[in-house]
Amino acid sequence: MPENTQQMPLEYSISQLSKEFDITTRSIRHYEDIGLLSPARRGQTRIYNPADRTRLKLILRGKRLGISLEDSREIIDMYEPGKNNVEQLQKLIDAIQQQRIKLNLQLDDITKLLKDLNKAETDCIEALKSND
Amino acid sequence: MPENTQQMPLEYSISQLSKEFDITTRSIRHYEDIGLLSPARRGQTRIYNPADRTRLKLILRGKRLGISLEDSREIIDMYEPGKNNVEQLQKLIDAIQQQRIKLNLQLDDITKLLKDLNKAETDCIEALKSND
DNA sequence: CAAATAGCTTACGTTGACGTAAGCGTAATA
DNA sequence: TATTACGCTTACGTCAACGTAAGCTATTTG
Repeated sequence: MPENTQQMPLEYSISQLSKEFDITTRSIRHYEDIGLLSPARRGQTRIYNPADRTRLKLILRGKRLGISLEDSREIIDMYEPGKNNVEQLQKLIDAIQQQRIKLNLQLDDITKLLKDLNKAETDCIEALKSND
Repeated sequence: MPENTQQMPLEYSISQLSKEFDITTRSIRHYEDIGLLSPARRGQTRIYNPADRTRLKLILRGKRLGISLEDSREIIDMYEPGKNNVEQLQKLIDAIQQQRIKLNLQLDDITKLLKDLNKAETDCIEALKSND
């Protein structure tokens, strides 16, 4: 019995990823150009592993939040604390604090915008009612 | 008795706004160039009223959320439902729905990122502890 | 086996969101 | 009254984040 309990692919082609995340292959290559991804190669062809895929996911999440690719690099690198000397780690913690502050501000903005949208909507509905 | 109960200025100069929001006057003029603001003029000089200021605030809030100026225009216009025919209003409500969906996705992204940051931080702190 | 499909590199083009410089007018101030 | 501060317009420059085109393999498919 082969027990084919394989849920997740172990590797991905560039076009697989581009389809999955609905972006162009050009974008993915661009992220590599600026050092955000560094997939393995089979000959010339790029081979992405699950970790690469995760990095891409993080990049795109950052994009949705209006984070620049450059800043995304910093954030993503926080998850992989390579060199663990005290100074480095302290810098990381500080950076994390900074990010947290920014995100909380953004959270604030969003709740405000959502409130505004609610009001705009009820205004619309009111206007529709009084329109017959 | 003059009763000077004036809390908020009735008008603002471009540099006042630029200082208040910590942006350049160039940016403010740029927003006007693309039709996001249209302040009154006294001679050549731009005079901004509280409504203009509010629009500017909304633009900047949008920016913090990674919303393009073009999209911001749409959103902002939602708050000023000028032409109240049924079709227009329905379109507005639809647009509001769309925005709400986007914002909720963004909210999701943020909470995920915050979680990640928390984990990254505790990892850091752990690493620091085991480092002596 | 021709042609479609997927991948690659190199390189110039484009778009959004301003930056920056030049050159000018007006008003307050030392 | 000179210069500093603020305002204006016009216009070219810049940077990030890709788009797009050209020209080249390698493989799969009708």
